[in-house]
Amino acid sequence: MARKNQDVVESRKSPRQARALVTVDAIFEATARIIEEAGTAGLTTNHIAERAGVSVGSLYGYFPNKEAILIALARRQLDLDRRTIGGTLAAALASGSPEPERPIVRALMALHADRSPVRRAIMGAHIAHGLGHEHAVPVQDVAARLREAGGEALENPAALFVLTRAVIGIVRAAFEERSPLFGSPALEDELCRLIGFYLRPPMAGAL
Amino acid sequence: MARKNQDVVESRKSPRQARALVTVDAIFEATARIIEEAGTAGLTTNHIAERAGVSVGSLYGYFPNKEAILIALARRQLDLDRRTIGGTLAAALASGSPEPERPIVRALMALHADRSPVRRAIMGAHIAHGLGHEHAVPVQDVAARLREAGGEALENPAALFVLTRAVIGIVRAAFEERSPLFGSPALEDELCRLIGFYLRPPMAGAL
Amino acid sequence: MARKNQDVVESRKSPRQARALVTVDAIFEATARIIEEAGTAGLTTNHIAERAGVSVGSLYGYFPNKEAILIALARRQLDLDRRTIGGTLAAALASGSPEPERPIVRALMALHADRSPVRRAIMGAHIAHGLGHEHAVPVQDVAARLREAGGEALENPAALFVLTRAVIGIVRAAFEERSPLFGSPALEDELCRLIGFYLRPPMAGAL
Amino acid sequence: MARKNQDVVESRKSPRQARALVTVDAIFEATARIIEEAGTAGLTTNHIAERAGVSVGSLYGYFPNKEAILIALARRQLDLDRRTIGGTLAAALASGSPEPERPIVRALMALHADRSPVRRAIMGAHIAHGLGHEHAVPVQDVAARLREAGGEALENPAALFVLTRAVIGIVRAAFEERSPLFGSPALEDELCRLIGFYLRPPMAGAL
DNA sequence: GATGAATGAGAATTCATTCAT
DNA sequence: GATGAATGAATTCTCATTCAT
Repeated sequence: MARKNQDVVESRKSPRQARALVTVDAIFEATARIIEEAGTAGLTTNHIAERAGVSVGSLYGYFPNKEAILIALARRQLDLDRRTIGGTLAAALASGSPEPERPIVRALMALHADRSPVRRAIMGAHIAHGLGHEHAVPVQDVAARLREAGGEALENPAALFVLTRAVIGIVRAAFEERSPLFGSPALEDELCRLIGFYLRPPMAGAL
Repeated sequence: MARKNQDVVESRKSPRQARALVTVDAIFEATARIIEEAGTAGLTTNHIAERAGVSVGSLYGYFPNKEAILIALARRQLDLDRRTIGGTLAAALASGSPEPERPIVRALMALHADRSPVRRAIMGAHIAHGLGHEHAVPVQDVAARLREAGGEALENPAALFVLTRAVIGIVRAAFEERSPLFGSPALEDELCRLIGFYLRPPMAGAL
Repeated sequence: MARKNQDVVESRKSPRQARALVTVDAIFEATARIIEEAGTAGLTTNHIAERAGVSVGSLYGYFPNKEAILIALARRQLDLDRRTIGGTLAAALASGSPEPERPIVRALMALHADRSPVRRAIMGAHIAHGLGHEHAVPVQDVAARLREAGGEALENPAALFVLTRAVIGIVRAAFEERSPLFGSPALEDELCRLIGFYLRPPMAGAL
Repeated sequence: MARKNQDVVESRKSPRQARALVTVDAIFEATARIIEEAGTAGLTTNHIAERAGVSVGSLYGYFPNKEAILIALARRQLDLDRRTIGGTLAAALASGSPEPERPIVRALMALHADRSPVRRAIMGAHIAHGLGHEHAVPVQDVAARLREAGGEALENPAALFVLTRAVIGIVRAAFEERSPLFGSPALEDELCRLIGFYLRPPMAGAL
């Protein structure tokens, strides 16, 4: 008999020990590879375990069910996104660049370009489980720092929302639609123009 | 397991006859209702058929497989979106409103608010099948007409892409994240400000 | 994924058609044979289906789960018991035998002796599902008829309960304990003596 | 799957030490509680161990497999039954009661009423392992003592068998069927009447 | 064109048991 | 003696799809 057993969001063992971390990583990597090679359709817990060099039983020791793996993977990726973009922004601000959004846009594109099918699959699962709001975190993080760095225009929550969701919406659309614009300088320029509109509002000087 | 047999994108019978249209509609409605009540997990072809008052066999006379139903449903919705928004725009332009984007934004929000889980599910399937580019069609349509109506700023394809994807990205995010901003005047204002930036660029007056 | 789906007690398709009856019978027979050969441990739905010459899917079309098969089998057996014993009693009464309980006792023993492991297994499942009360039906039936045939001593419900449960308890114990007394004339005599005590109370003559 | 390794009937460590006894008791208690709360379905060795505050490994130090726990529990209960009923009988005989069976019947009912689901489960396992004959021990014990105390009618093994199995059969039926008669004075009276028939045969005086 | 019983590969998940530490 | 992470064979059950009627 087989039943769903638990919450999809929490993992079971707290992977405190080094071995556990290695195992979890192996599971993540196996999952990613299988998606790359066979798509979500070919993704079964037995395959994942086999590929990760673990027994299914162990896999279920770390994750309550298949979906939980996808979600954990999505979160890990989102966290990586956040750190990558955070680092990029820090560097841009440190260098005193007049257009700190440009490296951010590039980093965002790069992150989406990498292992696209995997990203699509895990983010899909993530959204399907009602966790869509976590998607904006990395960009939101950046926006918060930009605001501190002088963008009072972003103090309005609606403006912040619009800017952040516009940016990820555009990048994701370009990536999901496999648009020829994806990664192009033209798109990059336009995105920077949009962001600039929020960071350095044209009216600011006029007022 | 029974094998997939055909293209997911095309339907089988061209539903010329009234009866066929009724059947297809019953299938669509049954699908939507099941998603509302039980989520995508509870969606099986047998349930759909039963609920639609048709035999499974008949269902397979109209759609080559389950996914095709979802995709057809998504397309039907997208087409409805396009017509709704098109009508809204036509009315706005006819009334000579100085801010034709506002009713569009409202219509867009209203469309997303209706039967949200169903929309989420069918659009998810639509994207998963690589049809994400069709998502922008309704907004793209509007943009094209606005351009004709004087927005030369939209002649740049990248600008058009950015504007359209920003708008749907924002609306979708608000809706998927169940944001409290969804439907609020503040968000509406911000969205209009963003669109205004593209339709009536600030530099235009300065030049 | 696999979940329990329904009530254990009801079957799915109402086996109206001849084919369905044949299939259900094949499933019953296969189940019995597997229990005989491999015990309850070897009883899997896949084995049953294979042995019955049906697909697992079909099996699940007739029964919601494995337990339901066992329970249906138990009930079928109980019904057979009832009819067998009823017939035996009718014959005994018709023949004007002064000791109509003796053929009943014999029939009861015979019923238990036949395919013992199967009976043990299905009755076990039956009890485990809280259906133990149905076990007394065949004997209760007999008691009711004996009462009509003159046993006013059985009008007391407690007396009826005690007599019927004593009889099945004894037969079942002999059978479950694999007692050497099972089927012996000595046990038969004692059982008849016990029943006689209820049907023809010793005080009756004294009063 | 891990294989069965040993005899189901014997335990491993002879729990000579106090600590071992405590552990075994904890295991028994955990098992009982889990059955009470979740039924036999929820009974897993891992749960038992966790609940008993022992590691699974330790559990397997005390019992060769899961079934052995159930069987040991059944035997412990049966032994408790025997001692309880024995004590009751001793008291009844000592008091010179003319109807020593009545307190026995009451004690038997009380024993069955306590933790019924647990009793059902462990006795089921006990029977399933072909140990059904041990079930009669407590009552058999009583019968032996009654015989010594003057019941020459019980010298016939078949009569002894019939009486003992009738009694436990009736009590068990009342309890398993959740009969409204269970524990009622009416049933108690009838049971005593039945036993009296064996202990003090009506013909005895006549002869 | 419609029906719906039958199919069966395959998926998720469990859990008794082991054994290195 | 105790621990508990790891094992993995085995089981139940689903459901998209077909096709004989």
